[in-house]
Amino acid sequence: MPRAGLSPRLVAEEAARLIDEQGLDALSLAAVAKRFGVAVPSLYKHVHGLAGLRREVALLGAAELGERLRTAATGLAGPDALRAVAAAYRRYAHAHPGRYAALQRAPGDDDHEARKVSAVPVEVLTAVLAGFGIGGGQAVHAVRALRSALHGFVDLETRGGFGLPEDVDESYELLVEGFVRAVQNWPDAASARAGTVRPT
Amino acid sequence: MPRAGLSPRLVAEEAARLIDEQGLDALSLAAVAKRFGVAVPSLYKHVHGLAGLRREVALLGAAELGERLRTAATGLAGPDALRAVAAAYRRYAHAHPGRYAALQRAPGDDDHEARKVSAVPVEVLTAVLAGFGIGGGQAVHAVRALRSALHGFVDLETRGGFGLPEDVDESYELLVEGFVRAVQNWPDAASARAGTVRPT
DNA sequence: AGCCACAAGCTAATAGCCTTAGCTTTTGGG
DNA sequence: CCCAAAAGCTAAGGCTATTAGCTTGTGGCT
Repeated sequence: MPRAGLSPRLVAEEAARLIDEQGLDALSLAAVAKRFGVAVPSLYKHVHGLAGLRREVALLGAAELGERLRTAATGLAGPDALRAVAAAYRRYAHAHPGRYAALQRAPGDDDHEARKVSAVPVEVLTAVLAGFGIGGGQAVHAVRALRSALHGFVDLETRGGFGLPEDVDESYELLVEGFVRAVQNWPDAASARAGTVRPT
Repeated sequence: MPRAGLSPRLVAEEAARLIDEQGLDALSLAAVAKRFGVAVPSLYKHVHGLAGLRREVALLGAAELGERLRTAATGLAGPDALRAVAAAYRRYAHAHPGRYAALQRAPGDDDHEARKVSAVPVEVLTAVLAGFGIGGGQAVHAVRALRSALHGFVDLETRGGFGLPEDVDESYELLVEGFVRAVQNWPDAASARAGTVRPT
């Protein structure tokens, strides 16, 4: 009998496809094994059990999201950059709801690789807000506010938390525009202009 | 042997306590049964399986959150009301992280009771924003924005998404104050704002 | 007070999942 | 061409939920 030719990468990608289709709760070794036509224990040759698989998928999602955000922001600055990043953020969550949900689990303190990858989206947002003159001590707060707004909207939306389906695009646009104005009037932004980028 | 004296209410409350202590993932019929010193199938006399238990806990959380928000808002208006509600929202999520996580699952379309209870928090937020002159078609968008900001912050925070623990209170305050300003300058709210103070 | 029907709790059994142990077989490099 | 490591397998054990059907406590009615 021929081998399936698995690899950690392939397993994680198939799992990601599974949860994008069926939701994060559908993630199980059994379901992934079935997709490959393979026995469940075989997956242990490529992935550290269910916990390991979850980690891989989260990493994959974080890397993809970081890349999308970076791409969206390149060549733009100020409000345009913020709008582009916000749109890319939501677009990713729509295209890959399972991955997006999976990457919300914070990595362990000792998992340096995961922490590094998870930091990329935050770095992009930090850079975008730096273009508004928000840096130094205020950067942390502003980035947290931005992440809250984007994640909160997308999370509620993908969970079906918005009962009326019609105006969701408009709602998001208003949220983003409101945030643009808020960030333009950010308190103490002028004095903090000389600060450096810090992790939030 | 004496009976345990369970009831749907007691079971849901014990489950809520469990997940506040150990996280939503720790919710299982087995864990709840153990807490009561009871066999697992006994719980089926009070709750419709695991899915039913989850629903009960979500309902409990939504009812509690709605009540807290209402209480926080009473007697206040405008920015003060918004600040009070925002503080109560985060306070509830801190005090009951498991319940808060549980109530994020949207109820089914046919579950009228759950939909009604889940609507209470939204109603309170809507009322608070109405105090800013935001009503009509804009209300939906503004409430969504507010929910996104509050939920996003609290969700990221309780998931450990904010790496630096020190300034989280300040971050939230800045987010809320930013939202207060955003809502004071909300577009298209002018016509509905006849009765409130507005800088010209 | 006593009885009895119903509710509350139990045991047994089934099915699905994850995990570890240990075996077989493919496969690619020397 | 061979053979060791990697890839996949079966077997087994433990956890979970769920259903079926039994036993027993208890409150209400006479």
